[in-house]
Amino acid sequence: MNLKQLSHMLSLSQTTVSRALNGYPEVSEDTRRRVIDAAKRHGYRPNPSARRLATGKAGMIGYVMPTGESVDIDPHFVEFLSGLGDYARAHELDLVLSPTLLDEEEMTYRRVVANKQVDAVYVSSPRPADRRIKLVEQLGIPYIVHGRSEGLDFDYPFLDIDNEGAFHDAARLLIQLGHRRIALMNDELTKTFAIHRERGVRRALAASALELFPELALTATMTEENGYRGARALLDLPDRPTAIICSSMIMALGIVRATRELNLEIPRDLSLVAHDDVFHYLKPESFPVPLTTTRSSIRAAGERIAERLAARMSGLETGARAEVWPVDLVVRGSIAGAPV
Amino acid sequence: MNLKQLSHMLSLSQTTVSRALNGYPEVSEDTRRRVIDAAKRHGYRPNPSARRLATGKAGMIGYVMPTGESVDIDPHFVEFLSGLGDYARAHELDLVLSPTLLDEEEMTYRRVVANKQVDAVYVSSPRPADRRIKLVEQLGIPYIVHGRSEGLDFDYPFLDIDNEGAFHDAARLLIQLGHRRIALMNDELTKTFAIHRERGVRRALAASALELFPELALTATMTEENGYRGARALLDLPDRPTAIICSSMIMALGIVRATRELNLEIPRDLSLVAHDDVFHYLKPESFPVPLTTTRSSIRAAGERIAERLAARMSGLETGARAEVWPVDLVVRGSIAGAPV
DNA sequence: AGCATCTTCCAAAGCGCTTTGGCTGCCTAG
DNA sequence: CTAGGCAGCCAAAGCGCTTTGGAAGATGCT
Repeated sequence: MNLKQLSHMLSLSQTTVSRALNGYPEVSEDTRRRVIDAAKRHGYRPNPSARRLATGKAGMIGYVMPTGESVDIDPHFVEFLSGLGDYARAHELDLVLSPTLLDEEEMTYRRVVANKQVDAVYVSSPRPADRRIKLVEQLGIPYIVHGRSEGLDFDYPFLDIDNEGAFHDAARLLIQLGHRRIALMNDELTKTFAIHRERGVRRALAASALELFPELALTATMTEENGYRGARALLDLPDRPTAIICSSMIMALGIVRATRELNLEIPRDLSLVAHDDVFHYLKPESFPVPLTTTRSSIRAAGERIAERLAARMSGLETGARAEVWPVDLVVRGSIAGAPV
Repeated sequence: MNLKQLSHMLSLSQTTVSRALNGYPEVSEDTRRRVIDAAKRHGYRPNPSARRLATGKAGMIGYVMPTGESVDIDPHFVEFLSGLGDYARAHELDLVLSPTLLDEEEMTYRRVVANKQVDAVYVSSPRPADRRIKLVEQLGIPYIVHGRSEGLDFDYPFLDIDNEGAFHDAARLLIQLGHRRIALMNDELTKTFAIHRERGVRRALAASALELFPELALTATMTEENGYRGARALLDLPDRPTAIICSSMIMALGIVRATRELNLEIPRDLSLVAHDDVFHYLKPESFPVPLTTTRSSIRAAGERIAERLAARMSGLETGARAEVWPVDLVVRGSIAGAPV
């Protein structure tokens, strides 16, 4: 059933039927009702390919997804996707993932935009002065950045959590508990969020005339293995830290393993705070000692980003709207006063 | 730059240019070269929307993705996606995720197919007599099932791992080590792979005149928490199992936690085997006691499925080709002879 | 009554590609 | 020398929608 047939059926022109269906004013309410009714009865659904060709609108949200032998998709991505999906589903949007090699990212963005495959894209885990942001800005496609960049000479719309604030608060709490040697196990500093987190910790330490010692500032991708190795390195130090703040719960698993191996006890010998992106399959309460966390649901962020992307697609949102979410600091059993 | 302009430029008809570019024979090699050359020089790329409208081909692989408040996307999905992406990228295919509520799945499939949004779909984690398989078969869109169904009255193309064999082998090994009370912590039995795994364990037990005791056969979604609870339930039993086979590494985390809490030692008091889908962020070697696993890379499966989908899209693969991958049984420190 | 102004609808022209159905000119076979 | 065949090209008809530029009829106003 296509427009032609439907309009024939109704003895109306395609124009009128199209307008009736798309809510244009130059059609009487009477006809509109008739049309909508008939469309529903016959299960008419405009062919998206045709519509796309005519309008240039795709009705899809895009994500340029880095892949490759040595690229592992972040497990956080599923959570984000869940959120994005929740919104997209409710609004009949589909998601297009365009896989790309890292060094062909720009080409892929250009292709996706030139082909009008999607109406909006989101950019994830930005780096300082992220080229992708400049690129999508130039290309003129609606977009939202999940996270923030720095050192860009223009403003851009983004949604980020207050990483600096969260890690600042975590560090401050530990300091108040008497900790002086606090370690940070962070993601690679190429990502802005990691930089912000470190900044937060440093700020809290500085406020108490303390500092983040270089040997206590570790960075690595967030795997269990790296958590373990990092913790071993830290805990084998002659003057080991009494507290660790860590950027991910998966890493925290490795840290816990290391303490076990060394017969150290949390929180007696070591206080531990981790960031919790809220996974359904791994909860901070499920640690041998329930984990104190800075918590922010990445799924909720996905949902919100989809919402804002939709708003931008339809022109409801414009400009470089910045949105920063506060982060909960949830205290559980994994922290205690510093050992004397 | 579109076809019209390009053909003007070359003083050729659109027909000829189109044919030259698409490798049709009715154009001289001379002209073809000229055309291809000019196309490259001017960076001409056919508009996919137009092409799609004309041909009905989308150049995209689809996945109908269940979402909703209470639906958590499986963390395995990222791994699968990585694999799919690897292949798709190399072949300039994009992926379309169509989020759907569980009870609107059929509608969504119908929509996606009717709209010709994608040229092929894959179906994941099928259940016995899975309606989706029947549906896509009827709809006539190329598809591959990741996993298997049962009790369908027709054959269908799929890629699965030998779950039954893997769990059979794992159980047999434990039996050979003297274990008699072997527990199985499985995913919900609504999924075929879970059924197969249980079947494998039962078969191995039966071969030694043993059985899978009802109180030792647990099912739950694969979270750390469920692993913990299940293990607690098992280990609190008056006559507790001496070995557990478990369907996921994330669950295994919880099991380990439970043993710790009960001051039991792996493998002295309890042998543990888990299935490893190969996550980059959590490895069996990274357990307090390295985990014996049945191993099969879900990422590799994703890549292979993309490859087969592409083959089906272009008619290279047809029919109900079944592909079952063997599963490695990798022995590490988490198993030992049964305690006496 | 006459003119302007809405309201409501329509025919037709795109959007940019593929594909059908020729048409032309040259070569080959009879 | 001619019919037939073939290689190589083209014009035009879709694909199914949106949108432009009217046109007809109804309505309001003087």
